[in-house]
Order: sequence, then C-alpha cells, then structure tokens
Amino acid sequence: MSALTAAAQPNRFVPGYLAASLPSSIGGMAKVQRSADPLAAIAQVKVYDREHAIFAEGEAADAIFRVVDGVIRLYKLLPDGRRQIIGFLQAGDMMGLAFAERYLYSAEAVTATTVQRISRAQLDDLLDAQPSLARKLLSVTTSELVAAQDQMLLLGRKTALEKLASFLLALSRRTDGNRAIALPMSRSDIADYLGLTTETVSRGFTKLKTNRLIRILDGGKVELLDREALAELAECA
Amino acid sequence: MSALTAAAQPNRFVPGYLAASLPSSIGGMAKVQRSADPLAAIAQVKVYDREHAIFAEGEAADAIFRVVDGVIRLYKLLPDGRRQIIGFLQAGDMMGLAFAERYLYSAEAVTATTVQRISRAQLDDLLDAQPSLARKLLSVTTSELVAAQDQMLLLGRKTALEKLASFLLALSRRTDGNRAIALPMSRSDIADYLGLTTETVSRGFTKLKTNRLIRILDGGKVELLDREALAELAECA
DNA sequence: CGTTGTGTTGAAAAAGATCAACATGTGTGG
DNA sequence: CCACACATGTTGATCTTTTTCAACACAACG
Repeated sequence: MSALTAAAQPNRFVPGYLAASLPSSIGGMAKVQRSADPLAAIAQVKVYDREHAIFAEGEAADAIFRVVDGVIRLYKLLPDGRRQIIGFLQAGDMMGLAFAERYLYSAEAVTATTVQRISRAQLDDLLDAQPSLARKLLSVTTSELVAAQDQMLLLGRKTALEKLASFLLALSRRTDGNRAIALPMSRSDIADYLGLTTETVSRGFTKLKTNRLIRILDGGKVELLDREALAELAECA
Repeated sequence: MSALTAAAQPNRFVPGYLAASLPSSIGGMAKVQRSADPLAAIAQVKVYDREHAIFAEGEAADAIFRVVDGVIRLYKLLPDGRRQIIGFLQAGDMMGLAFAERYLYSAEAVTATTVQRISRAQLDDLLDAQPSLARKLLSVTTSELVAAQDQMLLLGRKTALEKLASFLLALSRRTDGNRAIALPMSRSDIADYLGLTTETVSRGFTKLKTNRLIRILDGGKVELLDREALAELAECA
C-alpha cells in the first residue's frame, strides 16, 4: 500500500486538525525494535490536569505533542472571544505538526491527560535521519485533511440536529464497541465544536432523547439507540 | 529552514483542502535542472472548459492534479444537494493529494483551466525514488491544514458580513498588487464556500458597497476601498 | 429580439441566538 | 454527613439573523 492510500480511512472521530493518529506503542510492551516508534524514543512524557492549558495560540512553537491518554481540545479564538474548537484529541493523536514559528491554535486538557512532547529540533533531526518518517507524517496529515473537509461540510451546510447526530456517530466510530460512548467534554465545548450555542446543543440532545434515538446514562455517557435513524439525520457523515 | 517551518505562511487565499501550492516552474523557462520540479517531468497536461468536471467524489482516484492556469472549485455534496465548496484553486495549487481509493470531493473548472495530471502510480514511484519529495508534500499539506482551520473558524463562528470581508481579504492576499481583485466565481459559488445563500452574499456586497468599503468594477472585479475597515470587520483572518 | 441565467431587492418565514429563570449536580467547608 | 455555593445543564420566551419565496433588473447569447 502506498503512503497515500494508507491515509485512506478517516476513522478519527474529529478532525483534530494538525493532529494525527500515528501508530503508537504506548502502553504496549516494547517488544518491537527501536525503529518502530522513532518518536517515542525522543519524546518526553508530560501530564496535565483537567482544564489546564498545554500551549496557547501565538506562543513559540518549539514542540509537537502526541496524546497518550485523556482528551484534549484544540481551538481558535476571535478577538471578541468567540471560540471555534478545531478538534478533540484522544490517545494516539498528534498536535502541533502544522505550525509556523508560533502555534496557530490553543490546546487544553479536557480531562486529565498524559502526552509525549517531541521538540521541533529533534523532530527535524529525525526527519533528516529517517526520510520514511516524512511519508508517514504525510499520510497522517493527509487523513486529517479528509476529516477537516467533512467538518467544513458540517459547519457550513448542516442543521443543528444534523450536526449533533454527525458528532455522536463520529464519536461512536472511535469507540470500538457500539455500547455507550463517553462525552467527557461540556455542552459548551460541543457547541463551540459544532458552531452552535450551548442552549441549541442542549435542546438537540433533548429532542434526540424524546425521539428515542439516544439515551443519557450516568457519568455523561450516551447510548445510541437507533444508529440507523441517526445516520439518516446526519446525512452521511 | 526545516520542512515544518517552510509550511508557515498560509498565503493561499482559500483552504483548497487537499490542494497544495508547490513551487512550480510552469510558464517559466526550463533553466532549472530536472530535479527542481520532479512532478512536472511525469505530468500530463490537460485542458478543461469553463464549468466542466475534472473528477467527481467517489470516482477511482488514480491521479493528482496541479493547476497551471485558471480557477477550480472543490466541493462536497449532501445527499439532498446542499453543497459545500472546500476551496478554490489557482495556478500552483494541487488537488487530489489526500485521498483514499476514491476521490472524496468533486473538482470542476470555474474558468477555462489547464492542469497537470500526475498518476498515482507514478507519484508513488517518485516518492520512493526521491524521499525528500515526501517532506515537501508534507510541508505543503500542512499549510493546507492551517488554512482549513481558519475556514472552520469562519464557517462556525463568523457572521455573514464577517465571512464576506474575510473572503475578500483572503482573495486580495493572493493577488499581488492591492489593485482590483478578480471574482471569477459566481455568487452561488461564494455562498457555498462561505456557508451562506446567494441572496445573503448579494446583500452583503451591497452593504459593503453602500458603506464604501468596496467598489464593483467591470468584468466582475472588486476594488477594496478600505482595507482597514474590512480587516476590522473580518476579525483578523 | 426574445430567452435564459445571474444578480439584486423585498417581504415573510424559520432557525438559531439571546436573555432569563430554574434545575441539577458537584465539590467544599462546616 | 450535611448545607451551601458554584458549575453546568435544561427549558421557556423573545429577538435577530439568515433563509426562503418571490419579483424583477440586467447581461450574455442564440
């Protein structure tokens, strides 16, 4: 399979722009040879509390990050405070890859989070030493773009309810079992991700509950009762 | 400069997702050695009439394209026909890079267009033969993501007038001189790019005209009379 | 010279935002 | 362990923006 076809399936549940899923051996046994995860070798592990900032838009961008555990949000702000969440990141996703001298968005921990920090300088060295890595990163970045397109379609052309249905389905695609899915982020996070207000998100959930498409469980979990109907509502994506 | 910092300036006027500006010697004299533009060597030149399809979402994706001349639109459709334009491409931009087995969006010529067609198979060979190309493509793809983020902010959080102002400013950034900028695409194209209706776009233009921020010239050209005010309206981007 | 497509403008309708109140839930300190 | 305080979420009423529906102007084209 070519580097480009490898980028095929956009099975990440959110664009998480500039984020990327790279096969990671984190948590697994280190039975693979060193070259299997060259990034891990030069990574520094960091832990962030819930709701803490990892970096902010405009700061010098001297590192990229890979999420080991937890959920992170990436977002951009307008001068007057309006916020657009670019993506939610989960284990395996990367962020900071597409940057200039400075970060072009902010990153915060939604839940308590563990990340690997890879300095830009070291990454550049690694890219020189191991040209195949560039192709892997290309493949990964490319699949982010695919997800980004879907999100543009969602933001520009879908109704509130369609956005919600799309969001829940995308989430559930990430969770392996089709059991209940976790919603670690707040209504306000969801709203800023879908281009809505918290009230509209809340009303949407209520409507989906009333129509028996979903059920809210303890711990902020959601069960998708009628995946079929949700897919119809979501208009594909 | 590293491959990543090279991706810095998102000076493309539209995300044009999965499109990418790669330095091209098209139109210039071939005084550079063959390796300067390896893609040109394996490209096949094709010409498309105004409003003609180049490829459609879902078709087998066996080639990528680079625009030599003209303007192209990339878009996705919802089952009921709602359209979201992902980006407008101009000379130097690439499309089709981020794909699976099939194209994930459609491409049509807005104006009469000349493109270079590079077959996937040949591109893959070239990537094997010349690993540095992957790094260039990574840099280019990465800058697309940056533009994509801005578009997500625009679609999710900006008002109609802010969207229009942002669009005009982005366009003008592409046009070197700050003279009049060409608007080869229809109101309906602009609407589908900004997540609006044609009527709202039209009213927006009228308002900008009335407030002396722009002036409509012959041949669908627009002159930005008050770049300052437009920038304020656009809220940055 | 009519026809067709594109753009503009107006009036009515709808979706979503805003403002406001209240409910629920969580965490803290007493 | 309880009571309170503060966060977050839900619901209702109203308002605004944008869409929708409709008419018309205008230009390009056959």
